[in-house]
Amino acid sequence: MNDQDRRSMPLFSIGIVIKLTELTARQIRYYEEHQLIAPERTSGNQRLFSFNDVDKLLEIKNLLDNGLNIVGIKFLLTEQEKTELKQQKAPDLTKKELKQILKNELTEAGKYGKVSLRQGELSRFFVKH
Amino acid sequence: MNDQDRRSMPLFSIGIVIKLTELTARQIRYYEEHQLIAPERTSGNQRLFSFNDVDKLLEIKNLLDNGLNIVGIKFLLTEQEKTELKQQKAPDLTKKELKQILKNELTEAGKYGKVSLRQGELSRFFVKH
DNA sequence: CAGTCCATGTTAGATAAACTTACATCAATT
DNA sequence: AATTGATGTAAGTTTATCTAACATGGACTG
Repeated sequence: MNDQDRRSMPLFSIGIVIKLTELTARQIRYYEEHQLIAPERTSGNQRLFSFNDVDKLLEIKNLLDNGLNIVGIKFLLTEQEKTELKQQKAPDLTKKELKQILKNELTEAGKYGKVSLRQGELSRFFVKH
Repeated sequence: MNDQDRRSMPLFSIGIVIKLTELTARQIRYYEEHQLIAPERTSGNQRLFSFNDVDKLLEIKNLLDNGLNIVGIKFLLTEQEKTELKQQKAPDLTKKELKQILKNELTEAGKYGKVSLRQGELSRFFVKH
């Protein structure tokens, strides 16, 4: 079992994720509804979140705090996953530009103190790298 | 937050622990009843297990497979915790001897192929050391 | 070999946690 | 003023977990 397996293993009930992220159940379900995350389900249809899911939720929270909307966040997260898959193909310029713009905005926001308490990626604290 | 905090953080419902350890709910509750583990509880009284708890359960499973009984396992776990607290005080001879005997038995069992699939300590796979 | 004990199985009934759906709210846009 | 996006909230249902009690089966013991 490698790191990626560990990070994507369904482990946490929504109750725990609420505590870890300080999001509400409503928020978490809304983000799923809009396909920012896709947690597993138990045989009885209850959500089971992985470290990756929690990481994403923390990132979503940050980005929302910085004024991005769901669509923009979805874009960022998707791009991020592509990058992590190390696909070195020539990226779509439009998307790449958007990504850059969004990242710049976020960075600027940080400079002006809009970034709340650093919501780091949870799994960095738990999963070996 | 340090490693020990992470390892003792209440994260997992009993359903997840059942899958992680391949123990039954009955077994897990029985071990708690006999104070081999002491998982946290939600406000509604449902158990929440930490990495440490899961580690202990895997160890309990191993020791049971090797013929130890609950009392012996409790002894071992207690001793182990003391050791981990780095208490360098002169140990109680009787207990030390028992520990040695039990460990030897376990080792011997291993030699004769009685040790099933190595149920390592879960958190070694998850928590940074 | 009948009786105990230990670890676990099983069942019942109760409670907590989570689910979906629908409607409400409220700030920001249009 | 109307619309939209993100979230709150409530109702009703289903799933997960809880405790308590009794059942079982193998290992030991007198």
